[in-house]
Amino acid sequence: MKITIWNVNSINARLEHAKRYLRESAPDVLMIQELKTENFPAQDFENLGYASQSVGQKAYNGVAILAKTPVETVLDRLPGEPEDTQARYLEANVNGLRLINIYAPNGNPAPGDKYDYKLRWMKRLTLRLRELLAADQAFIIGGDFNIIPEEKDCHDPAAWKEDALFRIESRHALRTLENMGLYDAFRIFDTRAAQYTFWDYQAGAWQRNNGIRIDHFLLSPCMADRALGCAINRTPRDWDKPSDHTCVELTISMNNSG
DNA sequence: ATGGTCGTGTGACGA
Repeated sequence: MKITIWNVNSINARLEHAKRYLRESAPDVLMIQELKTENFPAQDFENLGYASQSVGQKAYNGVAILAKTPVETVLDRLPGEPEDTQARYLEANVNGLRLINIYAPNGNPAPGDKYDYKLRWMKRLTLRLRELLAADQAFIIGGDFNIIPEEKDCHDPAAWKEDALFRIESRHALRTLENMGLYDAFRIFDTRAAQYTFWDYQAGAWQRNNGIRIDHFLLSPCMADRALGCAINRTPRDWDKPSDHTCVELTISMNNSG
């Protein structure tokens, strides 16, 4: 079973890209981040054979889960701050799997209010995932974490040192999730440096491979046992008028014994 | 080289 994450930087601006990806790569599940609309074009995807659930807001944020099988929403907000209405979290059951799609806060400028929000949001995420682990609920969480795990995930670490995506508190928040027993799926299969998922639109970053790895899958232990592969698919980043992110593809065994 | 590029929505702001 193939599951893909992709920050499309506006689903309206990237509708044809998303449809092309589904036709050409035919994933079983596509988890999209940064919809940037409260009107998700569900019918366009239904026409391609994909059911979907989404949580959106005008102009900012927004996440959706698309699948060839029904998508049953479990949670459409990250618990912990009832006054937080930003559309960044969707947890659903799909084909017997618990899937979580996130668009974590960017956090810049740091330090500041936005950075504080990012760290609080990651703390809330930690509490939710700890709850699932305690309940023995297997899960796959994927999306735009807006965190660069290590220096080797960054073309120019010195330039990112004080950035919210690379500051020590952000990296610590991601490491805390790994220390709880979650696995960075990409790193199970690929230990190379300079494997990026995002390249800025500016200064020819894509052409120069000046990128960062910030889109991740984290797997609960028994999901890690079932992981068959995880790779970055750079193809959509080279299409005309692309998103600044490309997609990451995870393959999971549907045999429970691995 | 002290900016550069997108998307939203038509202002700056977020990234």
